Amino acid sequence: MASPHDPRQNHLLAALPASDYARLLPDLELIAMPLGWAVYESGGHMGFLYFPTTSIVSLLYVMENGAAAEIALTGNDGLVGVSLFMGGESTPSRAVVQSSGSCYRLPARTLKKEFALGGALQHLALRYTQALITQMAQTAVCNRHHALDQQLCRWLLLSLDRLAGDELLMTQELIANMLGVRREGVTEAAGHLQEAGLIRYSRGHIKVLDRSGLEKRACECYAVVKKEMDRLLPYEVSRLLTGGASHAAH
Amino acid sequence: MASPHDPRQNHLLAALPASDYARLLPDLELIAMPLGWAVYESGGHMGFLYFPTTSIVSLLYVMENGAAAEIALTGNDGLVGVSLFMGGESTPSRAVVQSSGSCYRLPARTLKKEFALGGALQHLALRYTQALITQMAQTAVCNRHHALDQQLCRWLLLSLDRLAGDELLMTQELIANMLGVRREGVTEAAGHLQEAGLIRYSRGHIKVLDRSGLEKRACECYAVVKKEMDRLLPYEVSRLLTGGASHAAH
DNA sequence: GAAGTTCTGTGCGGTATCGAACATAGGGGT
DNA sequence: ACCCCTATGTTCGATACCGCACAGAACTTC
Repeated sequence: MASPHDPRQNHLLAALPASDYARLLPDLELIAMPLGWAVYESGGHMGFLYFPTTSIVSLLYVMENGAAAEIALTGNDGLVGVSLFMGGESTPSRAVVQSSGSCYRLPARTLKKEFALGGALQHLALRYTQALITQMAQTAVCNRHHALDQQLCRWLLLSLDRLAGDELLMTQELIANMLGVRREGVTEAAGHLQEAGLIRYSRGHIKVLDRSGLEKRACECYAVVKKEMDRLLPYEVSRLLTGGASHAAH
Repeated sequence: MASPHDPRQNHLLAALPASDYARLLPDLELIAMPLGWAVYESGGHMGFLYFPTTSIVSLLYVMENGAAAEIALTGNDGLVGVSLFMGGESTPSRAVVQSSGSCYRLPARTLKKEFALGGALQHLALRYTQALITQMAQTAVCNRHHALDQQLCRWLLLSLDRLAGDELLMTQELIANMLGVRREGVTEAAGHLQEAGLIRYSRGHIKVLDRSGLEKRACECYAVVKKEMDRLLPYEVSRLLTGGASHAAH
């Protein structure tokens, strides 16, 4: 798995051909992502493109009345700051660190220069953006049609996929904020999952006991997004080339 | 307003510099968009990129159980088929003609060649895609937090903006399908708006009587999306150059 | 103009989530 | 060991939407 701090822990960076990667490497800066840090604010200036490695970042919309909802989740499978290369420079959403860890970032200028070359980075970034679109669309539908229990399963799985291990640090309050529901609702839904023996919950520590049980209980949204993600960014291939880990998976 | 069939009725095409436009023109094909036609199906092959002029296209997600929800709306302000240039070739969503009219389309091959040049079309297409992302994100939040009455206002306004005139042809059944709610719910919400004197409803004909009243009643989502759209694609400029209509608006 | 079809209005009970208030409990700091 | 703060659990009525069933009304067809 190489060093604990390897930019190639990020799947997009890992998928770059050696020459493209070499061009970016000097400008890649390792930074720590503390829990709760706003990587960028709604409408704010964005100086960097972020490639999470061990951290997870939530994209969320905050409304005038303060209510919020998560629209997408990014971990080492993607990047944060899509609007930098899409041309808008900013978005009306916030990006918040949902699980602390580390991350590499690239100055906006370097990114734009590389993107303009029309090479592998452009290709990957756009494909990732499409995957992000899928995730957002599915979130919209899920918000409309699915029960909280199912949405919680989906969310736990999405987070789990972007973490090592089977435990997340996350209070019910925070989860509620992500899902755009009341905290009490999460308490209840989490209670159901605990009774069913799928998770164990304790003051901000969630241990997943039965992952496949969660998958069965989740709505289709999780599977759809995962499948589309794998279709658009079959990073496994490149990880094999770079001496990465598993072919296995599912 | 030029001819009734002018590709430049589409704002993106209108915003292209003359030389870029000239390159595309020979391959632009005018087609009719009949109500209900599926421009593309979920996961299906996409042979063309579509530039609506007088038609409106809904992007919607259909779920396993048949329930659906609209995630975005495109008219002469945009294009349909984002995944053609994002690299995915298909998406898990459907695109359906929601208001009949006409449209120009460009073969996928031409599009990709032009996109690869990195010129104005690439720039505009990506900016439009970001605007689409905003619309989708806002839809997700709106689904979660806002009452049906407000969502209906938002939807009417979004449609109105993409049509000439103040009347839409659309049954409550269809609107319900777009919004992902029951038809009876739409009946009730539309009743409220009618009582308030904002619209007049009659068997598939909706006449908007008080547009600014609708705007006041709509949730913030409409304004946010519109503002972001204008920020990203200030097409007015180019329409002025081509002899287009209003500077006015608001 | 009669019959049929489509669109709209309405009334029911059922359920999920909301909003608010309060009870308990784990865990860290001093 | 104590206190306090944060996290979790539980209750209540209120509300918005669902699913279903059916009535009426307006166009269409013949």
